Amino acid sequence: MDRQRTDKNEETSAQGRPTLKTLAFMTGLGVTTVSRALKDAPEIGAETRRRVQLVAKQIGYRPNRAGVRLRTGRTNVISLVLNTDREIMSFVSDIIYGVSEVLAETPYHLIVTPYSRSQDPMEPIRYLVETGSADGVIISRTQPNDPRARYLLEHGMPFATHGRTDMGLVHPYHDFDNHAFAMEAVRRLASMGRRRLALLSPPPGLTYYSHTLNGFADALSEVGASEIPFNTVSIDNTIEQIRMRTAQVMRRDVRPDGFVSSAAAATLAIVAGIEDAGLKLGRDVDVVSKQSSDLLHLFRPELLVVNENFRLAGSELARSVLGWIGGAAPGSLQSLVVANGVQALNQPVPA
Amino acid sequence: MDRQRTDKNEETSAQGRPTLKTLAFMTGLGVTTVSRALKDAPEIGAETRRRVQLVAKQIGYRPNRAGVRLRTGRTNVISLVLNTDREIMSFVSDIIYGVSEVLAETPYHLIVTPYSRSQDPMEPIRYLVETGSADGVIISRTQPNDPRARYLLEHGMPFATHGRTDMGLVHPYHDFDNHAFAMEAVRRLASMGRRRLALLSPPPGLTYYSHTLNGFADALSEVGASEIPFNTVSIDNTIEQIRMRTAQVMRRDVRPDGFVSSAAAATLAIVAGIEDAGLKLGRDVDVVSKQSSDLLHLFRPELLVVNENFRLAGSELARSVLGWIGGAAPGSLQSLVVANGVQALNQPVPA
DNA sequence: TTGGCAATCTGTAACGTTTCAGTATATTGA
DNA sequence: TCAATATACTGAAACGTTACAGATTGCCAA
Repeated sequence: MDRQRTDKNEETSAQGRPTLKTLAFMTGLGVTTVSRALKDAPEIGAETRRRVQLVAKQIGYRPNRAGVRLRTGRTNVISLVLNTDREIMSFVSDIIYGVSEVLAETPYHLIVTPYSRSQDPMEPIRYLVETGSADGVIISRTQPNDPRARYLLEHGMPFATHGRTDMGLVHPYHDFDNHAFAMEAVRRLASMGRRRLALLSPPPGLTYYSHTLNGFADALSEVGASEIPFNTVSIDNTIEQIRMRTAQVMRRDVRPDGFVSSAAAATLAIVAGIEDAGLKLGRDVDVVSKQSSDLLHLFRPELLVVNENFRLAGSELARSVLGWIGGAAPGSLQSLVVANGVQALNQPVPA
Repeated sequence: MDRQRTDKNEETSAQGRPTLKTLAFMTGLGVTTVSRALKDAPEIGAETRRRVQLVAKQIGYRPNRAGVRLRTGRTNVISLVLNTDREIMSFVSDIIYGVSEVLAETPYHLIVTPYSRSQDPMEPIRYLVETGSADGVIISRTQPNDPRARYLLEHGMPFATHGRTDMGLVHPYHDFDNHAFAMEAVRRLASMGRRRLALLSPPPGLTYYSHTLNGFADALSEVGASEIPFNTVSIDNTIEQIRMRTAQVMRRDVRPDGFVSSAAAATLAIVAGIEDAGLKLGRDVDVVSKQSSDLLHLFRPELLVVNENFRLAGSELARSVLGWIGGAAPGSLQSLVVANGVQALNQPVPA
C-alpha cells in the first residue's frame, strides 16, 4: 500500500499533482528558483518570474501544505475553539459562516476545535499551542480575566476573542456593545411607561455579563425606573428553568412590567412564563430581546427586538486574526458594534 | 557502536517539542525503532516497546502531523462540506457538535469547507480530492443523482452523505426517515379529523424531497384524505415567502385544515400565515412539524412536533467516514433513523 | 565447523518545501 | 587592465515521519 511512483527521475510529469520539482523540470530551472519566482522574490528576473508563474497557473500548481508546514511551521489554519454543549445553536453556525467567508479568499483553512463541559477550557488552547496546530485562534465566551487569552498572549499565538477581556492586556477582539443594548432596551421600555424592569442576563463570569448589567443599571437610573431582581437564572439556564422562574416572578404582587432578554431562545421561555402566570405580553408587560436571526417577530409581534449579527462577528474575528498574523498591531484589530436601536416588528437592520 | 558522537544538536534538550529523534536519544535507540515501538510493530522486543512508550508518555510526545502527512499522505482530517448560505442554522451547529464528539477521541481534526451560492457545489469536493486535504468527507444536501458522491467514489475518497442517493452506488450515509415522518404526520392529522392536507416540502432536487412527498402521498391514500397543493414554496424559501403563500392558500374557499412542515423555522411562517388569514391554529387547522431543537411548543402549544436529532446525524456520519477509512465495507456504514432511535440497516426504504 | 534462521535493531532515503551558502556571468569603478 | 560588485540562478540541507533494505546477535541443525 504505497504510492505508485518509484522512479527517482524527474521524468514523471504525468501522474500525481505537480510539485516544485515538476515545475522546475518543465521550466528547466532549479526548484529553488521556482520557489522564489512563485513568491515574487526580488532576486529573480522579471522574465523568469512571469514564465514560472504562467506555467504554474497552467498546470494548476498548489503548494503542498504538509511540505510548507513541515518546513516553515506555518499551518495555514485558523482554529475556532467552541464549547460543544454551552454555545447556543444558531450563534455558532453564523459565526462559522462569517469566518469561512473571510477565509475563503485566503490560503487558510478553518478547523473547529471543540471542548466539552467535562474539560478544562484551557485544554484545547494548550493543545493548539503545544502542537502548533494553528497559526491563529478564535475563542468565545470571553471572561474579564481570561486565562486562555493570557496563555495565548504569553506564547505568542495570534488570536481574537469574541467579547472583550479586562486584564489590562491588549489583543484583538470583536464585541457587540451590550452596555448600549441594555441601555437602549431600558429606555425603550421606559418610553412605553414600564417602570419595574427585570433583566435576564448573560451567564455571570463572561465579560458581557457586567457590560449588560451596567448598561441596565445606568439606564435604570437615567430613566428613574426600578429593577425587579431576576438574577437566579441566566440565558445559560434551560428553557424550562427560565420559564418556571419567570412564571414565579410574574405571580408576585410586585412584578416586572418589562423584561430585557439577552438571547432569543430565552425570550421564548420568558414569554411562556409570562403567559403561564395568566398575563399578557404587550398589555401587562413588554419584552425587549436580542436576536440573531429575524424570527422573534413571528413568535409574538409585540416583542421588541435588537439584532446581533453573528455572521459579522465571525468575519471580523477572522479578519482580526489574519491581521495579527500578517503583522498588524493587535491594538488596531479591535471592533465594537453598536446595534441600530430597538426595532419594533420586522424592520430590516443592516449592520 | 558507540552513539555518543551522533549528536548534532541533540544537546539542545530544552527546545521545542519532542520528536522521534528526541525519543531515540533518550532511549538510546534508533528513530526507526522508536517509530515502530510506538505503533506496536511486531518486530520490536516487548521490553523495548514498553520502555519507549513509557518515555514517550512521560515527555508528552505527539507525532508531528506535517511529518506524518508529508510522508504518508494521511492528513488525519475529516472535512465537513457546507453550503454557506443555504443550510439552515441550528442544523449546522448540531451536526458539527455531533461530528466533533466522535472525532474528539481520535487523532482526527474537523475542518469546515464552505461553498456559497455562487459556486459550483463540486468545487470544494474537487479541491479536497485534488489537494488531498482530507482523509474523509461529509456532505449534506444530498441529491438522488449526486455528482459529488459519484466523484468521490470514483476517486477513492471515503465519504458519508447526510441523506441518501439513488444512483445504484453504495456508500455510507445517514438519513432521517422522512417517508415515515410524513406518513406519521398525515396519520396524526387524520386522526384529528383533518382531511385536506398541505405539505411544505423540502427543496425539490434533494433526495428527501421525494421521500417526504411519497410518504405524504402514501399516507393520504391510506387514510383517505386529500391534498391541497402547496408546492410553489419549499423550506428553502424565505420566511416571508412562506408566510405570504400560506396566507394566500388559507384565504381560499377550499383551504387546508392540516399542514405538514419539514422544518421548524418554516413552521413559524406557516403559523403566521394562518393567523394572517384570520384563522386559528388548533381550531381551523393543525400543523405537524419537524424540529431539531425543542422550542416549537413554546411558540404555539397546539403545534404537533416530530424531533429530528442532527447531533446524532453528525455522530453517525463521522463514525461512518472513520469506519470507511478504517477499512469497513461502505455498505455496512449506513443508518436510517426513524422517529427516536437508530436502526442500522442495509435495505432500501419504501420508494 | 558451517550455514541457516529468527529476533531485534539500525541507517538511509524519500515526501515537498524553504533557507543557506554558494556559483557563474555580466557590469562597473579605478 | 584587475578586482569588486551586482544579477540571476543553483545544489544541498533540513523540517519529522515512515518504508526499505540491511545489520548484528544468538541459537540450532547438520
